[in-house]
Amino acid sequence: MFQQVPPRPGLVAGEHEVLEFWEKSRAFDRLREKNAGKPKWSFLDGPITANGFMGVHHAWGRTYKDAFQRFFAMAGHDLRWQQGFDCQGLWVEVQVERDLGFTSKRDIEEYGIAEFVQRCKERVWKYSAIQTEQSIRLGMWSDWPNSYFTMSDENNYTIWSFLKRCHERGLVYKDLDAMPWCPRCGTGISEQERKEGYKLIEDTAVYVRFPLRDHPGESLLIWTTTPWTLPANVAAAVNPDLTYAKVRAGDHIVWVSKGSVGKLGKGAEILDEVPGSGLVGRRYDGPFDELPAASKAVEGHRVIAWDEVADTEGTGIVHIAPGCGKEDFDLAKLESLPIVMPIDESGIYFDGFEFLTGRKASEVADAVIASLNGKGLLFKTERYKHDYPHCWRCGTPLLFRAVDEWYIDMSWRDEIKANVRKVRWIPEYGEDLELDWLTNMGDWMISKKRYWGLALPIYECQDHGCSWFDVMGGREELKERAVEGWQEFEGDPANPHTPHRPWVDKVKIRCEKCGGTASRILDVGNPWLDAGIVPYSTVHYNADREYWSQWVPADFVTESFPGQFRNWFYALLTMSTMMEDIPPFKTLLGYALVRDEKGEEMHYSKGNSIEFDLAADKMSADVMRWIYSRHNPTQNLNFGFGIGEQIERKVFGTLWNSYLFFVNYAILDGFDPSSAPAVPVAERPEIDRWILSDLQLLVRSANAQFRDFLIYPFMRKAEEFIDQLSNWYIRRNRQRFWDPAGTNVEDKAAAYHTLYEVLTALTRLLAPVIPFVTERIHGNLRLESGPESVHLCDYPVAEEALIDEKLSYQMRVAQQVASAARALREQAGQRVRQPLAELRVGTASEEERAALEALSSLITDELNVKKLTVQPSLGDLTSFTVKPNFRTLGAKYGKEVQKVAAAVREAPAPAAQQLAAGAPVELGGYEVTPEDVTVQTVTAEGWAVGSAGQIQIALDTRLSDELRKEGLARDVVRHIQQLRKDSGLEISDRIEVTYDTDSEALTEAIETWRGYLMGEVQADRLHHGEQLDDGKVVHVGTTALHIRIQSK
RNA sequence: GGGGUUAUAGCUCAGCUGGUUAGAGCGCAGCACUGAUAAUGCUGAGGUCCCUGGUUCGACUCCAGGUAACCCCA
Repeated sequence: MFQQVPPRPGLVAGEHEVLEFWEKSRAFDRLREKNAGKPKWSFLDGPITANGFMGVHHAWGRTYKDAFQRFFAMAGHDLRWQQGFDCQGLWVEVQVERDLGFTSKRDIEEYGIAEFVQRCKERVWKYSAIQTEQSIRLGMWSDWPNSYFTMSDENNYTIWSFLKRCHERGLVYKDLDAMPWCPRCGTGISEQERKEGYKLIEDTAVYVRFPLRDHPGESLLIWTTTPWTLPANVAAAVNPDLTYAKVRAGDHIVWVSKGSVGKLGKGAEILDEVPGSGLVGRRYDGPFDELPAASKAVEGHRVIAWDEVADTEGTGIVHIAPGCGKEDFDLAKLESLPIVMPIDESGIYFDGFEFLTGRKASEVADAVIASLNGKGLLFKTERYKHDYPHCWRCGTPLLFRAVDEWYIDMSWRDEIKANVRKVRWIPEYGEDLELDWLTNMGDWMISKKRYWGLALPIYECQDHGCSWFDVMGGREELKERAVEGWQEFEGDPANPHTPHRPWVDKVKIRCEKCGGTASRILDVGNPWLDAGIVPYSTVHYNADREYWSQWVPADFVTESFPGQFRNWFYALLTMSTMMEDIPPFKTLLGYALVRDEKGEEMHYSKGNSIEFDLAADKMSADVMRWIYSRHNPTQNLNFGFGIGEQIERKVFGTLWNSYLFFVNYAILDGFDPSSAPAVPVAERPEIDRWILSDLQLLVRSANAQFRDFLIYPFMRKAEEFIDQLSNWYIRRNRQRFWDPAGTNVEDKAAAYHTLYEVLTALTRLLAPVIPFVTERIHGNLRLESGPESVHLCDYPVAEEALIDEKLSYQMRVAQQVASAARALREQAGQRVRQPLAELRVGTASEEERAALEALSSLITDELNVKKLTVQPSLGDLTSFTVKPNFRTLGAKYGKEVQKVAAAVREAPAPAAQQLAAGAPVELGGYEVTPEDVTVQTVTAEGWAVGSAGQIQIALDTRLSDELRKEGLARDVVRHIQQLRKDSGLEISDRIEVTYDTDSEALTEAIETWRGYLMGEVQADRLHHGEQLDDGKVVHVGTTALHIRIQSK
């Protein structure tokens, strides 16, 4: 019936077998066929960036995704089973450039955009294939051939339609923005990227005079480390709250902050002091007003207020060049200042800067200084060390540029917020984070001056002075309106070009304002547009609206929380609000970050990151999945091989051993679940009904928690259950399975059926989380008539009739008493193998009494005592102290509780005795019942006493000769069993035992218990022999025993 | 500056709707159990449950204020 099971689970090897089995048996396809047409459950996968190998952090999310999908499939739902890849964006470009050895946009242009874009596509294909393999290794089930790619035509054109809707509402616009810029790569650098590239460098810093127009002879003195920005000077900023000083320094009279006077050298003399606010509005002459390109700033040069100005660096007066700095640019907007933009993409001065024109900004410091010196404006120079941002890719110092970018006006944010509120956020604070982001975010910058990405469908008129533009809503519209370049864009009609650069750039349309020709802006789109449109593009919104409406809003999405509020979640909600004004999903589960075992961030450079493949092959996918699933998603997860070993040992080892135990004995006994006589649950012993009841409680928890999308409490309960199954149910019932004499066939059948039912149900219950090992166990335990794969089974539903809360409670009481009694044995120095006469338990509670009496034999067996006596109190044995139980007293007496408590503590001995005996007493005028107090036993002669909660327990530690002998006999059994084991005997092998000892007591014990002894060790003969030379000497207590066993 | 999260044993974390003896795992020491288990159990040491105030008979838990760390935004 059952196949022999290896003693260790061999998880990793087993997983590879299961993968083959799935492949061969078409298990996944059969699941889809089985569920086709059933109620839908819609999951929307957040695309994984197809730009590298999967990390263990990806595996966390993918475990959730797979576990929930498997659960809802087992629970009888039809699913789409689609997952996707994020394909377009700078991250792919950067890797391709690196592979090709490129360092600048010029390299790409020389290589050819078409070729470059092709390389990007190839990289995506390569890594999406790798990630698919890795996901399969993790056990993820998906319709892999039908995975979506955000670079697909469908995805890109659906974004076009989104942008068209935005444009129809007048929300698309172009504006200048200042950003860090790498002149070598010719691209803007995001804030995030910028943070990665700081380096300490030394520059020439200059002090420059800006002569005040209405105070001849006086100048503002400014300080800057970037002389190249001075030709773009527009204003000078002071802190209105700082004090500024008019200082005579050498031949000049200059204004600086009072705190900077020391920097002017010896002999500086303060002539006057005013607050910064007193300087605001003064006009001055700029340092390069003679340059034609700087002319538009000339009239505007004035002092402005800025409270960020400090005087720890420089002079307390800051040179403002809005075309060359982020803060400067923002100030210019605020103060309506003109903007002078001195340099182009490559960091080279535009026309109109005369001696600077055509030169690189990074190389003109000396020329600028010479010019200033010639004009008498240079006050002094100094060498200055500072942290300066560099390009994280090529190491070039960054410049700041003001650039035209395209935006979506987000003034309609309240519409999005309304949809945010319709979503269930797990954890709940996610909603606040998203709303907070929506409140504070600026307009959405959607353009990037790069090559590989969504071709923004914005067509702008190129004719001089015409600012007309329009947005194309799709391929058809573009085709209709194209006036040239369509053929080139389409290429081979049988295999047309994708809507990517450079081909799409060929198409031109007619300007509806001036009749000229409008071209596509060359920018590509923000990649979050690509991912945000997924609920529309991948669910056939354009092709089949009816189908779409059946699957959207999705029931569930899950992604890592950090970052996604302004990325994927934001894009999803924004785009869906614009498209249909609905939330695209109903429930969102966010999870935190994966850290290393010590809680530190994983980094390749730190050497503490773990590759997915290594983790899967070392600790197994199931163990990984267990680690992820048992974790509270809001907390960062510390992942490593140590925790993996723990889980493998504690959970998988225990589960496997329980399974192994069952199969070993089932084979030995020929137990066949399909033919063995059924034993109705009601007729099985308490312990069977107990484990079945607890199983149903676990089933109930699993269903509730999967549907609530928070499974870690279920996982913890499952761990507890597996422990109880192995270390209580099986341990306590071993004898029932090992019954070679066949004394109680019915009872043995009950035990087999019970354990079989528990193992098969547990297997199905855990299948969504650990699909591999459950598949293997199912494969061996399943009935011929049942599904071949565990994943084709129905998910268990709690059989309420089997739930026996009372029995669960009773078992808990029994376990508590057993545990406390073991502690007493420990204290008394009496090993469990030594039988004791009596365990006496005192409890006033009717429920506890019933529990102990019902499970009496279980307790006496477990504790190896001859008798369990349950009394209302141990009054005749011990004395007591009583303590108040606030839970009941508080409810009864409220404010009076402290007085009652005092009365209880001071209760006289007879009253305590009475309470311990289970009778109410009156203390200090209050009625106190036994439930209101905790009784603690104090002393007893010849007994070890203690308590378990409210229950008093006492263990008789006095040993009679009979007990002593029995204890010795059990020691001997134990030793012989060990010898059997060491000799490699099978459980069923028969033996012959010869022994010898000097101890009369031991001999007597052995002879008294010879029948028992021979039965236990499968001995056909047991006899005394003299001077054994080939046996083994063991020690029973302090006496030596010589034993020889012979196999027959 | 605004928003969010977290704070419990040496470390990593549980702890539902308030109940006076706050738990687990790892680690350390000792003991026990075992013919499924290189498994496991028990015992011991280790805690001002971040601080202050409030509500309450009673606060790790609820409320207010503060501190620190991290994250997001500015």
